[in-house]
Amino acid sequence: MGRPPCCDKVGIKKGPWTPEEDIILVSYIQEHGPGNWRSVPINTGLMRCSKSCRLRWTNYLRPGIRRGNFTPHEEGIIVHLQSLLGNRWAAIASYLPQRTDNDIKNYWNTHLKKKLQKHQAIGAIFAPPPPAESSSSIVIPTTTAGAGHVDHHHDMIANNPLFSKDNKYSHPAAEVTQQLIARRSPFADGDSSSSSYASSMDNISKLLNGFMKQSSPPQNDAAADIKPPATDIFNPLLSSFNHISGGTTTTLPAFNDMLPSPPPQQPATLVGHGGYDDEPKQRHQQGPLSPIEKWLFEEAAEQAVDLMDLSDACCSVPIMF
DNA sequence: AACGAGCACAACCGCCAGGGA
DNA sequence: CTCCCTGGCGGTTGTGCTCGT
Repeated sequence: MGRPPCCDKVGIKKGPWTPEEDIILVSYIQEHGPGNWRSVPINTGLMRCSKSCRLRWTNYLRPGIRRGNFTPHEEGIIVHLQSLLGNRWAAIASYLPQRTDNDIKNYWNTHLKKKLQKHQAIGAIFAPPPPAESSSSIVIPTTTAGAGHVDHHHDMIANNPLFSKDNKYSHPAAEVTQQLIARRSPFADGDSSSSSYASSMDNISKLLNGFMKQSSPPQNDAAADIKPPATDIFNPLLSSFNHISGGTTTTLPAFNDMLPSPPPQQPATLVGHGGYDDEPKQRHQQGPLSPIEKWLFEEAAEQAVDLMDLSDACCSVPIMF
């Protein structure tokens, strides 16, 4: 089609975002909600292209993002889903609501792929190769999704070095369920390991915490309809996680409601991250996955009893199927 | 202490699909 | 119905950091 670039490249700033830019972007979104990204740099004066604004928000600034080290459980989910779905990072990310597709993609490319290759190399020496053909570095039962898939799944898990390496990881579907159960604040672990600004949600949260308290109330009625109070969004989820860590069964406050739910329980028009409908397309693309989703959650249900033991801190949160 | 290699991750780029005019 | 705009996705690159020599 030869369509022009998303924005005029002249005068467009590139590179890492500064705290000031983040504040401007967040305050604008806070007021108007995400979407209409083309107007964001125009209205805010940010010398960024609309796509850059959207990415910055989606990957780093929006509420509900958990940063820091991936847990072995998350690794297992990613490996498993990647084997099922291929490099459909957005779809995989939908099962890990606290992680962004970019994060998962990066983690896969920098950690898991090598890890699997390494283990496969070792496995090739000590064990016969897996029978399934693969379009990637790991076994992908691409032709078996759906009927009769579960057996392949179990075989795959049994042969998967990541799952056999660590006894703590019991079952991928169970882990999916655990993720559903453990829907909680992205800052729960406090394991933000990076010291750089861009990856420091603490920094951003501090900025926002101070900034948002000074923000004026929403002027836009439409935005006001969908926008939760500023403190609910940006105060590091501030108190939102306390009740989780405290093991109570209190209904989650606004922030938790803003966390996206996993695909199987979500209509196509659901409200996405941050309470805004900012992921309609992503949800729409979940459609073809329904057999996989069904299988995942059927198996997850079978593992529910085990999960009660595994997720003691989170078991009070109801699973919404 | 200095340098280079490798790693990790934020950000960018190009393509594609959906929806509205 | 067609065209075009916008947003989303996956692949890739750039840059800063860490570690080993």
